[in-house]
Amino acid sequence: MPLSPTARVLLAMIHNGRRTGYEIKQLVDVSTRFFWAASYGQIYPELKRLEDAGLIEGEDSPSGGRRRRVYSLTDAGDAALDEWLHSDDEPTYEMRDEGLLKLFFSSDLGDAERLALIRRIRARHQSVIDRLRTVEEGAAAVGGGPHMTLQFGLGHHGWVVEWCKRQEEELG
Amino acid sequence: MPLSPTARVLLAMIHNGRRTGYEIKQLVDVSTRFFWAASYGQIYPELKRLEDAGLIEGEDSPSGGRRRRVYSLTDAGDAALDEWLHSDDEPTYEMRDEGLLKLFFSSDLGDAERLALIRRIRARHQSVIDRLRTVEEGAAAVGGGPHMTLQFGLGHHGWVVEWCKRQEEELG
DNA sequence: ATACTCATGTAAGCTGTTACATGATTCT
DNA sequence: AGAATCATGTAACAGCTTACATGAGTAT
Repeated sequence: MPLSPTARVLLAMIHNGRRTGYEIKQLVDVSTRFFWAASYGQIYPELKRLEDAGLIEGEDSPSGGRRRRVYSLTDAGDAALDEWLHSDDEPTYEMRDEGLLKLFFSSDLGDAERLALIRRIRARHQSVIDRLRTVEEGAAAVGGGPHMTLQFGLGHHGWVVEWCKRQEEELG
Repeated sequence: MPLSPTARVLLAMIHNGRRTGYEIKQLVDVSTRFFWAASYGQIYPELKRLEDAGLIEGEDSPSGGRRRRVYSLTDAGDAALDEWLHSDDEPTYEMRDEGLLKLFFSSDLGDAERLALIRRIRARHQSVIDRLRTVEEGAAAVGGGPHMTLQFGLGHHGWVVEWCKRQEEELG
């Protein structure tokens, strides 16, 4: 049985020490979300499925009267995670960028509107950079994968911002 | 009634002179697909919905005994397309990159495996570049939006390839 | 008191992919 | 004759988002 896309993140996050659905979501939101998002509506049902499938084990561990369920990997879960990480399958790569789509169809737009569109694209990517910077120190301290992907994000969105600037100069 | 994501592409493609579902799919596959894909399973049903909604008009126009339905924009469709292109709403931007996800979780991998992973990421982006190059002349001839987005794609994927090379050097 | 954070979940709906089915025409 | 291309569609399923619902603890 192959792991669903969300299952992979969950296994890896649990392996990483994030033991509750809530904690996983918190970390996703400040780390992977720009290349791999996840919502509660997906996380909680999937945790159940993984437990039913015997890949993780949950234990109720309320903090005070607040319910809380912590998960850990079973041997099967550990093996599944390993298999995924080492597998040589073509990794999925998808993107949907409405800004570029509009740009593609911008022939009927005036220069001013095309310029506004590009500025908007740039602002979007700049805001991602701004957010990434807020977690830069933490990622640097952790090093390894998280730091590499953060640097990738900074560089990638930085490149887009520069591209936009060049286009703006040519148009303005 | 707001346009569905696929509806936008269809209206714009029809406005652009692509009159059948088949033709639209052909053009998508060599142009927008790297930032906005579409499958037949989405295109044909959506064309019907758009016709029911009065945004496009279809006419049977078989070529020989081969059935074929050509569409054109109604005034309402033209207005809807214009509204979308000029609207200042936050454009959707989504991406899912399993390669980066693995990289994020690569702390338990050895250097050799991390290197293999990065090579794989690079190969993926290189293959996109190779494909884009095959349509470069056509896009240059058309100019405007298609040419801009193609240049964007070339630059963007080129940046990723260079980033990968730098990482490979550091690891190898 | 009130708002915010911790914490878990469900239901409806939207969007999309994949695989399948069909049939005509054109190219080799 | 057989393969590729033109052309249209459906059904099943997968995956995700959004909005909603609930409730306890903590900070202002």
